[in-house]
Amino acid sequence: MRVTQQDIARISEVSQATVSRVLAGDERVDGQIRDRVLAVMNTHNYRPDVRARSLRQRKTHLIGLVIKREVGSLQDDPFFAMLIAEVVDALAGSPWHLCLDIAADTARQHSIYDELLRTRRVDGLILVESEASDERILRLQQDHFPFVLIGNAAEMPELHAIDNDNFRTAEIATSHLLEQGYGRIAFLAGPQTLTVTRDREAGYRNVVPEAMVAYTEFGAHSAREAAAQLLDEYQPDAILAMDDTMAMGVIQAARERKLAIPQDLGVVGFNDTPLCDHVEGGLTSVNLQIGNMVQWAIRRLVDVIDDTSVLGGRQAIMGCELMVRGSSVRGKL
Amino acid sequence: MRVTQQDIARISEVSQATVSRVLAGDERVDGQIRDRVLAVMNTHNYRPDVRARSLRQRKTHLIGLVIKREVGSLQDDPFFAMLIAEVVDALAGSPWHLCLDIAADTARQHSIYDELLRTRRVDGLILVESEASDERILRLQQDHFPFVLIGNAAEMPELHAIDNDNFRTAEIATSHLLEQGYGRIAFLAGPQTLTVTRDREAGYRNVVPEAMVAYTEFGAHSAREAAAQLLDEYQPDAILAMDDTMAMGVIQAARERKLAIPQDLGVVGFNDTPLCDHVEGGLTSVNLQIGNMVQWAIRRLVDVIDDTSVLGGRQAIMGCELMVRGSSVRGKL
DNA sequence: TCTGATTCAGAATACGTATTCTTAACGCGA
DNA sequence: TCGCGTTAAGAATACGTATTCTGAATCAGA
Repeated sequence: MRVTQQDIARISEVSQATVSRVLAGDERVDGQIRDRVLAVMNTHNYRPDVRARSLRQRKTHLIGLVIKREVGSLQDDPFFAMLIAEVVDALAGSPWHLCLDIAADTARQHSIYDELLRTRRVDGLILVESEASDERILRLQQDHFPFVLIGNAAEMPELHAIDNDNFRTAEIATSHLLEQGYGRIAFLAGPQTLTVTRDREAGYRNVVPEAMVAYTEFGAHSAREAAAQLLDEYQPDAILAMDDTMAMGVIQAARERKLAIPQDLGVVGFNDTPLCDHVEGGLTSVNLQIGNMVQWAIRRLVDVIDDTSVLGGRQAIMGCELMVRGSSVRGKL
Repeated sequence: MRVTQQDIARISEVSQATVSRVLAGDERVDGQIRDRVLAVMNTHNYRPDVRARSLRQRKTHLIGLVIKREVGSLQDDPFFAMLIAEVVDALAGSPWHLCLDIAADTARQHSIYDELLRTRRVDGLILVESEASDERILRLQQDHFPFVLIGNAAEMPELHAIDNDNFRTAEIATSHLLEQGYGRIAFLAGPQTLTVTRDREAGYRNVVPEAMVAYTEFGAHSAREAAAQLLDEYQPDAILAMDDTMAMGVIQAARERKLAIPQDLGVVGFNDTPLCDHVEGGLTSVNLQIGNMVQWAIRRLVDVIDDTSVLGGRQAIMGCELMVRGSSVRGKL
């Protein structure tokens, strides 16, 4: 049978209220009594019931992470594993826990919204890859539900959000390829509807002499097909891919065509995932400092949950670092 | 402000108890009243508060998934992403949600135990890669806390557990290499303390003419070093690795030595992760049907939570499938 | 010594729900 | 018509905690 504050109180010969105060570290409780209660708690191995606490404090200490992708893509793209790992890491040792949900289809997204928020299962939400136009965001806003975006929200400055400067990162990656002597650089973009895609494309176009762009879905498979088309149509000597997984697709397409990397084709990805090490010579990739972004997001989210008054700016831009590896360097590394 | 059953009751001019009954689909409530209450619920967008419900029902509808690894390894090994994805998938549409924790160090593991179980944050637990000797399992048992193991528990038949026949899977993989004409097959094993390692090693030894074994930590990096040693010491013509990530390490080591795959060295991994597609020609790997295992585990866990009486056997053995790809086939595929 | 402020712990209450207990109404057989 | 079983809804309670309210005791100041 479970031991409650009531039990501790009875044994310690104090009231339940006092036990609660001791637990909270209330200064006003007499030292001797505190010690006695603490001792009893210890010997009886008492732990507060988080369900009761949640109800009373109106706080579950759960943070929801909702990933808007096919469940299967979690395995394909280590980016999401990185993301989850960083969240778990940032939450470790804190009183907060992670509630995870993944779904791409709208219906399921809505039911997640219902389940997680309306029923007050979680205290706040971290949203990834959401577009500002997303209807869910409006609902969250009008419900005054605490949430933080990882991703662009420049057009909605009232939201809490952190992102990279996608224009800049694309510029940096493209410039690097130019400096390495690649002249015909193509951009293998993600879905055209996404802000990330458009921002990166703009950065790319700003640097490149002649633009060659293909839009496609995320994932290695569709990237491979799109890359094949790019290669056949434009004969580029380098491809900048939207992420490492898509870069792997590019490499597969190059392999089919007997194109050597980096001699015949330079390749650069995004996210700096462990995939980079599985490419011979290494895959050059833009490290977006997802760890720092997650830490910022969680710190901010917890602040918002604890107190709706906001300290500091609502949005932040994270720096990035180009990790140069073999796939984009023709000479000696 | 949040709308409660009390509010619905007042507006519908019934008692709160009746509202609760309507919500539960209680047959005894009058059809007319039910319709009225449901209508009010609808217009006022009522959703039950999961915190109150948790307290009252003594059930949070949260399932904990505890992964015993360094947080960082989540990104390196897609196996865990697969695992998580399968859990999320299996839980989708059900009233259950996932609470995720990852930690390798013992102290943190214990604090997770405290946080998740003792405070009753989750209703049950899925444990992965736990050894039967694990002290936590004993504590879970004596607390009668619902949990299911994904992994071997043959020596503790009173536990709920599902696993592959690791002896058999290793036999199958090794036999395949033999059939492909590889004569000197080495086994790149995981930590020697683990049952998985020992079982697979036994299966391997049972088939191979001459055993060559190296033990090492999980992960591509340590696998690469261990593989290098194996190659230098024994000159094997094939290596069976404990998982795909380690197989990637093997491939890196082979690359350094200019060994062609599969001509000079055959490679087989476990788990059939997406990594297999990132190897030129593909990496042969044993598909352990992790999805089926997860589904079994969750079904069983929910059964145990809902009713401690058990239906059917407590343990199950899942089949496997060898996915033959280029890395282990010298001729035409 | 008496009054009023202060301190500290117990009593009481609320959080929102599910369920048991209670009661009122109704139907039916005698 | 009376009595009893049955039904259906309201009243009351409990889940375990945090906190407000209350009251007793102590202390300071006059």
